[in-house]
Formats: sequence, C-alpha cells, structure tokens
Amino acid sequence: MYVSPPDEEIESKKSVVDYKKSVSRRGVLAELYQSEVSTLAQLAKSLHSSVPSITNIVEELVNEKWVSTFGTAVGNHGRRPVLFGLNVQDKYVVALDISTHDTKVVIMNLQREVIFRKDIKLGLEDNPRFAKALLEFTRQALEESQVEASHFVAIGISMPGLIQFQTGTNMTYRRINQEEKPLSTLISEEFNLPVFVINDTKATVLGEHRFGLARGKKHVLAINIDWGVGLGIILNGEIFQGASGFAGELGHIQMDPDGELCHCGKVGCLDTITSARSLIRRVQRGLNEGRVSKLSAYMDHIEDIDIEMIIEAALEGDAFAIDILFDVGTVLGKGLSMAVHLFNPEIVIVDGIVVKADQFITNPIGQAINKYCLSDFRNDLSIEISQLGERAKWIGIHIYVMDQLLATI
Amino acid sequence: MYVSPPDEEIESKKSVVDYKKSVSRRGVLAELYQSEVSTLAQLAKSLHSSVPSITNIVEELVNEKWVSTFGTAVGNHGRRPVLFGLNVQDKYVVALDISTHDTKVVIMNLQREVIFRKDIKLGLEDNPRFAKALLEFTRQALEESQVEASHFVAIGISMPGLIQFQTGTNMTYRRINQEEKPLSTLISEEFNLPVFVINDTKATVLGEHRFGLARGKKHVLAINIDWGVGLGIILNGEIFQGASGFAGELGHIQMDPDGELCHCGKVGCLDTITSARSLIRRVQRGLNEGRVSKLSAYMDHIEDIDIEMIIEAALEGDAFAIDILFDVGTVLGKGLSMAVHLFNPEIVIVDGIVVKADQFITNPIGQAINKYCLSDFRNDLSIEISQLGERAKWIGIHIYVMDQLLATI
DNA sequence: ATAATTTGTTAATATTTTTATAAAACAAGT
DNA sequence: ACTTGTTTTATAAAAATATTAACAAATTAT
Repeated sequence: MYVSPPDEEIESKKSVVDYKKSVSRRGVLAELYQSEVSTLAQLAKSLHSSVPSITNIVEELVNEKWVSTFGTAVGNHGRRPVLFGLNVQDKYVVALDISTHDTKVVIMNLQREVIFRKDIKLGLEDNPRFAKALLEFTRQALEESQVEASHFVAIGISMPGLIQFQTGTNMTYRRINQEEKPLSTLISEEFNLPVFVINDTKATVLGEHRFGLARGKKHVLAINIDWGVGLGIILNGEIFQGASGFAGELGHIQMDPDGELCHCGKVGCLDTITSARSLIRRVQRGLNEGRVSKLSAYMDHIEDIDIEMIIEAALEGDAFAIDILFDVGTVLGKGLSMAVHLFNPEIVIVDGIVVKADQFITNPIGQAINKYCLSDFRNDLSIEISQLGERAKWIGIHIYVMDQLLATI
Repeated sequence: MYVSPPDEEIESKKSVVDYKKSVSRRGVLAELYQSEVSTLAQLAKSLHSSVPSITNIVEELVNEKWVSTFGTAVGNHGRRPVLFGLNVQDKYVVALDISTHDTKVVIMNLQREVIFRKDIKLGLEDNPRFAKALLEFTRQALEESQVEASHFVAIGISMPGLIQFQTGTNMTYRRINQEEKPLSTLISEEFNLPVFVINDTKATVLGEHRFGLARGKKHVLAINIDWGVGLGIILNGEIFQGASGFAGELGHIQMDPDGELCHCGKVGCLDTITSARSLIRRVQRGLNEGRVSKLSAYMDHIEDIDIEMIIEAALEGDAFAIDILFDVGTVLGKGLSMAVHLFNPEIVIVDGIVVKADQFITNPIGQAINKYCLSDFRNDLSIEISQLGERAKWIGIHIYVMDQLLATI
C-alpha cells in the first residue's frame, strides 16, 4: 500500500536551504501544471527568483524526468525562449466519477486529455458491497484501457456526500468502508497507488476555476444541480474546504418549515425541493392530479419518468414542465442568494444535469437572486452556465490529485 | 493629506533581493506584532531563515526605530536570549468605533492598551452632517487626550454597513461622504494620517481571532447581535472580505416570507426579527396587547424601553422577556446554522449587546443549531460567548490598521 | 565545580543575484 | 538582399548575500 510521507516531521528537520529549494521546486511544478508550458524568464518572474536559479532548478527537474522541453516559443521579438512543461510521457491519472446513479472511470494524461473512458452501471449505495463492486469494475476498466499499470500515477475519486478531507472518508455514506478501512485505503492497497477523494461539487468548481469560465477569478461559487444540490467554493483563488471538509452544504439548509421530511432527518431541506429525485416526484404527483402536459404520454409507466424527459418537455414548450422548473429555479435562486450574501463572490457558475434546461432554469435563478439579494451584491456578480460540462468534474479531480502529488515532491 | 504609495509599481521594479528582504522585514514585524516579543531564534524558525540573516534584519529595524529590545527571557536552560518587540514608544492608534446610537474615540498604544477613551453622543446617520460632526468630535477628543499629534500613526474606523474594502467607502451609508470625498479621505486630510475603514463585525472577529477565544483557530465565525446582525468571518486564519468586502451579510437573508418590510426594501430579513430595534418593537406590541410582565412598569413611557431593560427583566426571571429572547435566539440560531453549513467553522463566537442575556440567548441559539444543523457539522463545533466584549472590536481595528501599515514598510 | 544547553557572533562555505556578454531573432532602411 | 539596430534569451563570471559550521559566552542542572 502507498503510504504518504509524514511531511511535517521531514520539513522541520530540513535545513533552510533545502526548505527554500523545495518551495521553489513545488512552485515551478505548480506553475508548469497550470500554464502548460512556460519560459525560464516567466518562471523567474512569478516565483520572485533570478533566471540562473530557476535554470538550475528546472535543469534538476528535467534530470529527474519531471519536466521536459517543449520546443521554443515563436513570434516575439528577440531570441526565442525554450519552453518547459511537465513531462507528460507515460503518466496517467485515473478519475473515478461516482454519482448516485452511475460511475465513470476516466483516464487522463497529464494534460488532462481523456484517453479512455468507461461508464458503468453502478450507483453509489451506502453498503459494503458498493466498494467491492467499484474495485472490481475499476480493475476491469483499467485492464480494458490497455494502459500499462506502472504508468498510472494516482487515482482520484469524486463523489457526493460530506467528505472529511484530512482522511478522505465519506461521512454521508459510512457503510461503503470495508473492515474499518475507508474506501480510499482499500483502493490504494489494491492498485498500490496514492488515492485522493474529493466531493463532486468541489471537484467541479476546481475545474471551472482553473480551466473554465471562472479562470483567474478570486471568489467563485459553483452550484451543482443534480440528484442533490451542492455548492463548490473557491475563496482567494483556492478551494475552500472548511474545518472538516464539509463547507458548501447548501442542500440541507431549511427552505420550507412545513416541507417534506428529508432523508437527513430534517424537514424542508433545499434538497427536498430541488433535487432531481423530488423534481420527478412532483411531476408524478401533478400528473396523477390530472395536470395537462406532454408528459401525460408517460402516464402508463409513470415511474420511468426521468429528469431528461422533463427538461425535454420544457424545451418543447410544455407549460407544466416549465412551471415545475420555474419553481425549482426560484427556490434554488433563493438558496443561492443566501450563499451570495455570505460569500460575496464575483461569479456563480451553474452546473449539473439541469443546465440542459438552459434559460428555463437560469431565468428563475437570476430572478430570485434579483429579488433576494441586495443590489450591492448583484452589481459585481455574473451568473454563467458551465461550458465544460461533465469534464469540469474530471478536470477538477485531476487538479486535486496533481496538487496533492506535486506538493510532496 | 497622506498618500499611500502605489506599491504595485514599486514592487514590480524592485530587484529580487529587495523583494525578498521586504518580505522578511514584513514577516518579522507581523510576527512581533502578534507575539508581543520574540527571540532571534524563534523569528528565524518561523520565517524559515538562518539566525544571522534575521539578526541583520532585526538590527536594521532597530536602527529604523521600528523594533527595540525588551530585556532577556528567563527560565529556559542555556544562555538567556534577547527579546525583541515592536518599538511602542510614542506610537498611538486612534480607533473610531461608530455605531448607530453612539461613537467612541479610543486611543491605544502599540500593545493595544487603551490609554484614552471618550464616548460621544453621535449615532451614525446617513447624511453629510454626520461626517462634519464626527470630524469635530474627533478633533476635540484627540486634543483632550493630550497626546502629541505627531505621535499618532494611523486612524482606524469601524462602523456597520457594507464597506468596500478596496476604497473604504460605506455603501450602506452613502450620504456621509462630503463633496464626493469618502469619509476616510476627509478624515485622512484633516489629521494628515492614514485612515482605514472596516466593518464593525469584521473588526470584532479579527480581535477574537488574534487575541480572544478563537486564537489559533483556522475557521471562525463571530456573530454580532446589536442594532443589527452581522457575521464576521475568519477563513484559513485570515479575515474574509469577499469580492467587494461585503461577505458575511447575514442580516438581510430572508427568514420569513410573510414577515415585516425591512429598511433595505426586502421582506422578512433576519434583521427585522432579531435586531435590537425590532426586539424593542415586539416588546412594546406585546405590552400594548396586555402581556403580563415586569416591563409593564414602563407602560406610561413605553417608548423609552431599551434592550438593557428587556435583558434585565429576563435575568430577573420575567417570562415575557424570556420568551421574546428565546424567539430571537431561535431565529438567530437558524440563520447561524445556514452559515455553519456553508462555512463549516470550528468555533462560533457570540458577541454584541445581547451577550448580557447569557444563557437566555445562547440556549435557544444552541438548540436551533442542534435542530437545523447536520450532526457532522455540530460535532467539531463549539459555541462561545465573547470574553473580550467591546474591546474585541477595538483590538480588531488596531489589528486591521497595523496589518495595513506594516504591509507598506 | 563540571557538564549540558542555549544563545550570539565570527569566519568559512555555499548559494544566489547581478552584471556583462554572446547568441538568436526580428524590423527597418538602404 | 543585406546590413544595422533593437530586442530578448542564455550563459559565464563577478559580486553580493545567506547559510552553515565553529566557537565563545551565558545560564541552569547535577
């Protein structure tokens, strides 16, 4: 099993020179990961060092096969600088994108390009069988990918739930852990690779911030509307986890004191109104009550109605579906405006299945924000729909994995 | 008028050596401000430098009169180290603590000890006269203090409202600015001192974090219950401002869709239920409706009832007052649990006038948090009543001023 | 009193930055 | 088309700075 080094002890024993060098090395690697390629001069500037020092460090990293040259830049004016970037040869990250209705195994190279993908019919369930099944499916997928086992550098897992970021254990789905071993340990031991677990919405906001619409912004919220509602938070340019890793739990704040009982045991949670599951339930109820709608066509197999059908109906102009989406958007917008008042972000990104509904969901959200937010908060705020889509999450997993990995070098 | 240097330009022109030196100097000063006194060895360790380097820097700062020696430490084992600290001689910070019902001029030395204090009957009002009056009162107070004008190093102002932290302008009280000059510029020009403005609740949480109950904690919320409700936020050990400085605006999230109209124009804001003003209004209404209470004694001059009387009645066991406080605490706790879900803090500190009500306000808050928060959030969370009291805010102003000031050295 | 421990300072060593210079690329004018 | 001047990068040598190691001074424990 892979054991991460007890860096605290090591750090404190290091000499001052070693410490500074280690900081510089990490800085170079982080910069190269973010900017794809860079010149010695650029690196020197952003790391506040001289060019000869950076030349030294980069040379060392080239010798250690972490960095390699990527030709020369063109166009400028003077002599063309040599470009350096992370050595992407034979290094792959495995992302396990777990949701409550399916799981995707995605293999990416160091440039975050997807080189293999397999969707498996395995939804997250709170029982020990899940971990076994996941392990088996993952093994199969990796074999199928034909990538040599030694070329994998780490496994990143994203899933819904409250994930304690220090240990990587999911507190919402406690029973997926086997024999007192958290899921991450189990997988780490099986594949002999470092494993990092991150909440799905946090992964999404990471992707959007570093390589999506929120690039360069300091304070970002990403709301993920899927089988549940989650909020990913970037503050001061970094992912915000909170004390235990639970920050951004928007789904279980009370929106309706007289609302439904939530699976969490509380009443009227945002989740009970806006999650895909309750959306479907509301449509079913409406149809049973005789609402006129295109969706009435599914009356004889009403339990098969899914979120895509509802969105499709709305896009085709179905009033009932549009109403339902409007209601959901309004409540979401109200919840979001609480977060806007507390975080004062520059940009809010809407993500998840419902983005397919486009304006039918963004309009009511925008309207609700106008209604419930003070104008000072709205003035500097833009609300955008994700352009990266599901890739945002995978890229986010990749970023999280690499951030952790490069921090140990 | 004092003009702050355009540091961005300077920084970029600086050589690498100068930049690094400047970082070290600021590090030493910040460390000395926080820890009162420190040894060369301690400074070297926390700044990741060698002792001779730190000796150099400290020597320089001593020559420039920023730092001075504070005798030697005692007790340890070997040779006694020389203690260094900020040179506190003849350096005073003026804090203007502005609230909606009065204003306090507080003069502190660099060790944050109050050496002069004057309360003036000037409540924050949204009109240009306020700035004039504040200026006049401040001038009087500073004269009265007998401190030599040249010994003031900066003025810090705390007040309620949405304060744009980049410019120091208060967006909630826009009319206090004179002739297109923000209040801070006005005061800066009058006294020829740098002026820094911070929201009152943010000042409070700064004080609590660096020198109060939240010392050493990473993620802290401080809720200030006064003439309005505000939330001060420390994240990753630093004050969190948000994109424009408005973060933590808890008072204007909607708690009751059928509630009262708020002065902000929206309906059912937390403020309309929990602020001292509405608390008093509810007591008056109750008395008029004939509720039995010790407060009935004030029936003939009902408009003079203030928050202290209500709290006193509760402490004496008056059921009506206790009920009112319980209701308020419950709503506050509910609002607070939203913030807890979003920020996942380690500690929540309760501050403001109502802390005098002690358990009559903390009990319902705690109960509401139990009711509305998921257990995972509550487990690592402690809720405490401020011990610094009003001093937290002044200390917070001092910290804010010194942080800004030392950053320019 | 002696050993052990920690600090402060000096000198030697190591590292980094700066300066200087050569090399490479481009633009423009003859 | 070719030379000249400008701009930028890369590297080597010189200068500056920081770290380490060594040792003396100061203090406490035994």
